[in-house]
Amino acid sequence: MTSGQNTTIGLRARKKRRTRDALLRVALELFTTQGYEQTTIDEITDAVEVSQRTFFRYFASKEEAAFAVVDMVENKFLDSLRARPAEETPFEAMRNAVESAWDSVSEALEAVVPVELYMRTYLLIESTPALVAVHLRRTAELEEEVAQLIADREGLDVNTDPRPRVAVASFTGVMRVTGKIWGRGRVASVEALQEMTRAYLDHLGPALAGDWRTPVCDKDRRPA
Amino acid sequence: MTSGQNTTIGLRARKKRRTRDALLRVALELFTTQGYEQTTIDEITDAVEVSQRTFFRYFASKEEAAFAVVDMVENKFLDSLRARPAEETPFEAMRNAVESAWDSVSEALEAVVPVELYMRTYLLIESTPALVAVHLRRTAELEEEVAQLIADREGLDVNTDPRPRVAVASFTGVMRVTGKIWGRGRVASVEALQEMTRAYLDHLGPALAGDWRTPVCDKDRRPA
DNA sequence: TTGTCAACTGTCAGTGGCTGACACTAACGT
DNA sequence: ACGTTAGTGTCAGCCACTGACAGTTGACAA
Repeated sequence: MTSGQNTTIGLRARKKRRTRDALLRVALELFTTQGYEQTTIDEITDAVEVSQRTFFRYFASKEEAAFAVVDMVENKFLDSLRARPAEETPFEAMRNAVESAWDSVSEALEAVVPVELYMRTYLLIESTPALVAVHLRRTAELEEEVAQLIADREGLDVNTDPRPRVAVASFTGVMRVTGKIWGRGRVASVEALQEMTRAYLDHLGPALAGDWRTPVCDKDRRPA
Repeated sequence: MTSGQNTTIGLRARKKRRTRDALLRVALELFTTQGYEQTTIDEITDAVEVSQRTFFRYFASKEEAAFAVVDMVENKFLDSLRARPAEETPFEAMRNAVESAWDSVSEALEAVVPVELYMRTYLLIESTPALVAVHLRRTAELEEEVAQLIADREGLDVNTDPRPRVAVASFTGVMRVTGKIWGRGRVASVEALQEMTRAYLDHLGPALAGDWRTPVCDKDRRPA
């Protein structure tokens, strides 16, 4: 009765969560202030007062720590996408998934890391060659997963029908460009990014909004 | 008079070339047979009988060795592209650059590394996560460079006119997909790759072949 | 030819990311 | 209250990579 909901989750698990969060916060803080490569694992673990070994029990690598929040956001997006009703077109589904992910993400995020730190981390990734490489690979993997999801929704096969991959590629392409421009700009706020994303996606809409339940390849094309 | 054309290039330079080539050949051979991560620098340098330090004097990193041949091919392509006459359309120029690069590359390549080893290396890169990441980043950088080149040819600005980047992206996209499919296929010969590339690029042609000297976006484009 | 200079290489010592093994402590279930 | 087990620290070590210094060997001029 000394604690609120602490009994639902054990003390052990709570401690774990605390050290992980601390490691993550300190890591991102150091990365974004002194640079990724300039920061050693020892600096991080010294600040949190745990052993280096503990760091690697939570994060498989230094990189993984840098991408931990990004990973979280991406998973929220995937969850949202899976939850979209089947009536929505692929584009609507992806777009709405982004919208609804924004909300659930920002609160789940804030519990671990201030949003502002997440923003700085994103900028760090885009400006650190080693991290750019990893980011591109991760994006490619995410695209593949999303394409598969979209294809399933529409009852298509990713390997025979090019439309899922193409749609996803252009969608994430827009997202990526948005992030880049936002990074270059002055206003690094969440709202600015949200608004910018909406505006850019609006341009993409019409091109992808058609109905997909009818074939389109080669000869069996209709005069849509 | 004991040597043919050895006097044109000093003994020193020749030795350098030899050790570099040896390091590269052994490195790629080991990478492709036992895997990239399973191969240590010591294994390579032991086989060539030089110190580990020497390896890092020739290659800034282990990765750089893995991409040395790819780098060479890309540079040949860029050279070919720069040499294309101004009359050619962007697409023609890129396509012809690829064609003419094939020849100059294969002979320059063979002097250092057997073509077959290059092929295996490419497959290795595509199947090693750490190298995939680097490859994607390198490709992005190459695309940027090519887009800049194309824009210059056409007297455009990459930042205001989206067409150069779009064209390059689709072009390299086709090239990339071709490489992937070729990698999955049975026939891993150069000819197969060449032919496949031609066939795929043929599909892309019409969409990009238009004249670019006339404006198409916004209003403030100049007619020259 | 010889001697000086510069380039190339090896050795050594050290840093930082990362891992396996083992022992210890503390939360957990009974 | 007590055995179990998850989480942690310590230690020893591998591997990629770097700086500093010294030795060797082509290059080039006197």
